[in-house]
Amino acid sequence: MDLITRQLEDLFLKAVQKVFPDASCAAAVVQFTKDPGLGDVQCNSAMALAREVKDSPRNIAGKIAAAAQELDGIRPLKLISSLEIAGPGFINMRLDHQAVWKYLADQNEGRVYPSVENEGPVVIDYSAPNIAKRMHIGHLRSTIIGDSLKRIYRHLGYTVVADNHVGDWGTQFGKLIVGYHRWLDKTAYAESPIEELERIYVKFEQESVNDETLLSEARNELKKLQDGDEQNTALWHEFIDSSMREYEKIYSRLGITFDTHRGESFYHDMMSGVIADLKEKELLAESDGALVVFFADDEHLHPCIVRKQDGAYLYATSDLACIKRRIDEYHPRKIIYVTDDRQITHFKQVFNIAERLGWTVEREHVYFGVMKFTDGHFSSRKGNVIYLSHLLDEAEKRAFEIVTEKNPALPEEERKDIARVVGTGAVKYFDLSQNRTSNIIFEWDKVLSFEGNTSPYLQYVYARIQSVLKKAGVNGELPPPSETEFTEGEQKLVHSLLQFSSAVVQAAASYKPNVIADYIYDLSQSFNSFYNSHPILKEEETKRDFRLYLCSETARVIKNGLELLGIEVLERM
RNA sequence: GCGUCCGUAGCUCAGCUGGAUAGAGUGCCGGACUUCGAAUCCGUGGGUCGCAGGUUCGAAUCCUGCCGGGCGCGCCA
Repeated sequence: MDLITRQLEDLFLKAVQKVFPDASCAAAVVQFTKDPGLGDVQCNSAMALAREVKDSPRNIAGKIAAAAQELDGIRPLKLISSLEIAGPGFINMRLDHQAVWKYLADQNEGRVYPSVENEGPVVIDYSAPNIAKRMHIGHLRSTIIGDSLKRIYRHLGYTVVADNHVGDWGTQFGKLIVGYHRWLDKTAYAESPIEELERIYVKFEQESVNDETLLSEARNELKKLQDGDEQNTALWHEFIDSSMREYEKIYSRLGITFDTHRGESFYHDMMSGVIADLKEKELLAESDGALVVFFADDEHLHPCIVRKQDGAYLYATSDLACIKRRIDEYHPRKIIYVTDDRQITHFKQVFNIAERLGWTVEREHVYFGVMKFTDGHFSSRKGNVIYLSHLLDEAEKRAFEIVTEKNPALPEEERKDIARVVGTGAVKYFDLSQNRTSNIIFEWDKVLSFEGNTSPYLQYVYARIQSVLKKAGVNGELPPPSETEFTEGEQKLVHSLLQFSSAVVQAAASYKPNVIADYIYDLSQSFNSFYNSHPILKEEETKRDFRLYLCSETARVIKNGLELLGIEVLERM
């Protein structure tokens, strides 16, 4: 099975080859029409062929269309019910109803995607908070986008390894250990470990300005840690464990899980091996006592340091070790890194070096624009930090107020659950509905808005449909309808329903969850428009069943689509 | 300077594997609930798609140059 437009592309390619066997045209493009009034799908090959074939596009379109229709007629399931030439040479088609109902059912079961049975897993590297620091809105995009990509690739049939590349190694640990011994408030630490670790870290930075012995003390503690000192290693583990417990609270609220939590420390022992490999391939050079890798001029990349003067390794070295390890362990189909766009150069360097080392695997740096405030850039140093826990609290609080206002009769317990689903959904959708490559501006009013193009709008459609289906006594799947006359609103809704899988495929290919968000929003708008102008329950049976079927299909697609964004739906809200 | 992303309605943004009159949200104004959930819908107004060339039957979309803004650029991650 394949997307319906792909099936039609096959058909039209054969038609073109039949009518114009000598034409060099290698592909026929079939796409959904923008305006469902014109038809369900269109093929635009005729215009492209006009010059080569020396005929008018409309004549060519007529010939291709006739051939395609003939070929379609001998298939077990006919796809095209009617067809016409329009404008300069567009071939507009209406799809056969039986084919449509079958396709919608196949879509719901995920049966319309090409098989990926023989392909390896997709490794996705995302979230990556830094130990001993609370997660703030700067961590939102990687976490949310990464989680959505994981869901999308799983939906397409891939095995996914979701890896949280935690920042659990580096110079901050020497400082933390010093601070821990000197200034730790045990009560505060027990209550909120990361907050207290942040406090002693900041205090260290302040104190060390006037007390240089602190810095050498920190270096000493770091050295001890790196050499395996028992006490420092225990402390290091403690910092990681307490931090991870805090992150887990956030992940749990967001419904996010990982398969592995391999931080930088996991690759520490493999660093010297990377250097040895680089040396063997003669890629290493020495520069001011550091080991670096140079690049060809046309790469426009500055040299990459892989080992510092003092012998310590860096981020690039760690990422190289990580690539090697993943290839050896998983034989992945591809590796996806989800980080902000400030790391574009870093990954270009790392990928280039890995290539030259012969560590070949398809890899993609899925970068996104940073989240910043209306006035100026996001910065944790300026004190304008919004922690994720605070953001989620506010979103849920706001959602609780609204659900209480709209539906005061619901039990408080249920209203709380609704507030959680609506609140976290709104936060996720705010992020996922925007093109990831643009910077996004954080505005409380926008993030906490529950009207217009927001997730509560989508969840509302779902809940309202559930209410209608319940009143109609529908439970479970509805049989394909027998109605054959569509109103404009019904036509538009069907047209939108057909495009779900195409949106998923496009989102996966471009690593852009906002394609799915856009799609669900479009579907929801079509539904709301339909709903407001089409009575359902009081219609005669055929029409009533058809409209109930449309309701049911819409709800299923919204549920499936939102699941790919990591957003839950509700029976009522 | 080199690299990279962005520039579309007052504001916030979709659309960018080229396709038919450029779309939403929000804001302004007006209308629709004794009727399937009004967190909704319908209508009005709002545009040199940064600028200039090029490719094409066709360009917001691809290419080149320029203008404006964000970010990155050797021992942080």
